Amino acid sequence: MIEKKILEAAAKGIKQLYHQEIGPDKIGIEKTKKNIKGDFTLLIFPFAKFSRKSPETTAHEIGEFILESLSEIKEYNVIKGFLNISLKTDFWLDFISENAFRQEYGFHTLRMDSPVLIEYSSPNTNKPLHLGHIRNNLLGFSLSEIARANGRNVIKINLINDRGIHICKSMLAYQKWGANETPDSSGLKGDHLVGKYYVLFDQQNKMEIKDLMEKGLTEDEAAKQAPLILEAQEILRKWEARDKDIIQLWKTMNAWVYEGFRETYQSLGVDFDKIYYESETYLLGKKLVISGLEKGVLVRKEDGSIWADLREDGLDEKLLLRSDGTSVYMTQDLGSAQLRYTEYHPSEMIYVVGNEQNYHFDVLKRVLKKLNKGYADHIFHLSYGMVELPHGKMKSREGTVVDADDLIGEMIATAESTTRELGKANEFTEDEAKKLFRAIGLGALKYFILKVDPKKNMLFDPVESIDFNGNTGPFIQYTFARIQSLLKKGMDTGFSFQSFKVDDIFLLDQEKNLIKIIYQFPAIINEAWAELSPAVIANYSYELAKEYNQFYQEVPVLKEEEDRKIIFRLALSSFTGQVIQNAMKLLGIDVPEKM
RNA sequence: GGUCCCGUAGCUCAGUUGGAUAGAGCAACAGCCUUCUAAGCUGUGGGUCGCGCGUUCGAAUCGCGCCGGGAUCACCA
Repeated sequence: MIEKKILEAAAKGIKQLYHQEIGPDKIGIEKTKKNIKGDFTLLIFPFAKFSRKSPETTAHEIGEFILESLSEIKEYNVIKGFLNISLKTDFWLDFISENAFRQEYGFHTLRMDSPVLIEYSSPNTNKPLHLGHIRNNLLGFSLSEIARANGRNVIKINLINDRGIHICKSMLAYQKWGANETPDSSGLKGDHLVGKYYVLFDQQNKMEIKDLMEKGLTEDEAAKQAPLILEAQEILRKWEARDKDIIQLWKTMNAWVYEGFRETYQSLGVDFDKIYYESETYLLGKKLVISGLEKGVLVRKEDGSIWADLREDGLDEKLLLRSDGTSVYMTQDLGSAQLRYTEYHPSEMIYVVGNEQNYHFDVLKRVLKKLNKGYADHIFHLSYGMVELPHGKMKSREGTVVDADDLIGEMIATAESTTRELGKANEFTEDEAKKLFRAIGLGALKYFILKVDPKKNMLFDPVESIDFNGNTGPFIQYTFARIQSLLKKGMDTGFSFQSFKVDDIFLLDQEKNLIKIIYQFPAIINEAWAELSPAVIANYSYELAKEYNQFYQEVPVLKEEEDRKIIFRLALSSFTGQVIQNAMKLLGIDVPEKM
């Protein structure tokens, strides 16, 4: 790319002028600010030391050198220590000619090297998905797309948490009060039906605890002695002993939940290449821990429990195997990491998991390192912040969760009413209209979630967040739809891209700014991948769409223009549309042709 | 209390390896539909980048110390 050439020329210039070896990558380059003349800017301040001249003079000398050594450069100017370089119009015209009709502009072709594993979603099968899961799923899916665009062989993994005491709680409540209710008989989605019993368990359990406390027990004692908890624990024991009835119930209820999840995943447009079930993998880590004990990197205490001592790393001791020999969460994660490593030999293993588990992943990596597993260094925890509501946090017990299915439904309904109010759905068939409302509603939701830096906590106001104006998904979709409409009109009027050839066409400043933003796209995809942040793509898309809208405003009526100018503008519109489409693909957002 | 993360306009968020006058949207106000989609565009007002010190040509960005908010520190997952 041209930036590289400029940097190399600058490095050469510095060497020749001031006899200093500077790596091209050590020189600062950036896109020139909007209101200043130039395309790229070099930061010359640091080299004033070597030249022993003022930054201005130094910049002029280097600028002169680059101008002479690179044919692409038209001119340069200097402001303080900023060397602003303008490229020849031909450079930008060539760029347009070469790329304007490349469908996959910005995307690397697929290389089949060792895969990247991306785990996301990882739901529990005792309740439906909520807003927090939505952030997880969208991040995981988008990140997978970004990795693919960067040429990686991506395996999307879902590790389903289908066993444990929390699952037994909803099973118990169903046994007691379910009265053979099914999704069909109740009209409830399977995951919601199971979730109903999980909540019921919690309510009943709380009442029991309250009663016991009134009889004089402490809260801790009450929580441990409540009959329902004891019964749930009994179910867990039976489950582990493969009790026929319990296993049957477990299978039935999980099947309901999976059917419910399937629908929600489909709505969100996310999918997986490999599904692991914790019920099948939860016993795996033990061997790893035992071997660590034999190698002497782990320690056994008097009661028989096994620990990792991480105090030298500034952390605490961490339990890996209980005194009764059963495994804990960490044991399971060690096992599942080893499993997926031996199955795929990935170059990277990414886990999309909330930031409340930062400590867990820190420990996981350190323990794997102690066990001498080289892949520990290739584990990345994409830690994302919580989604907060205006009136505090989401707590399932207090009924303040925002349910994923409800939210999706509301987004679509709002998209529908807004679209109808604007009178935009009139020309659509019922089917087309339905598809459109889905695309817009989900586009708004996805963009809203993804545009925020993953590591930050974010605020979601269910009322105010449903907006289709300004920095939103629908704005970008709308821009795309208008471009398609413009292209169609152009074609109808008889312009053909067949004859598209840019040579001496004068570029307006406005257009050039748009072209420069498009030019950046491949670099943006890279950056998003390096930072594991779809937000980079989202914010870029908005900048592009906004710039295009300004450009669009300037485009005069087609028929009043001379032909080649029109063709150039149509080509530029087409190119912009292509880039918008590609960017939206990376975010998992559909772009309707018409809206 | 230990560790980690966050703090930018009234609100929600951008801000590239430290760079030029810190940017968008929402909300408020004023304009623009006889022409390719007004879910748009143009303009106005709105800032002690939490506070202080330091590093240097230059700090929202890096370092240290405070203040505020969050997460986590279970023989739970």
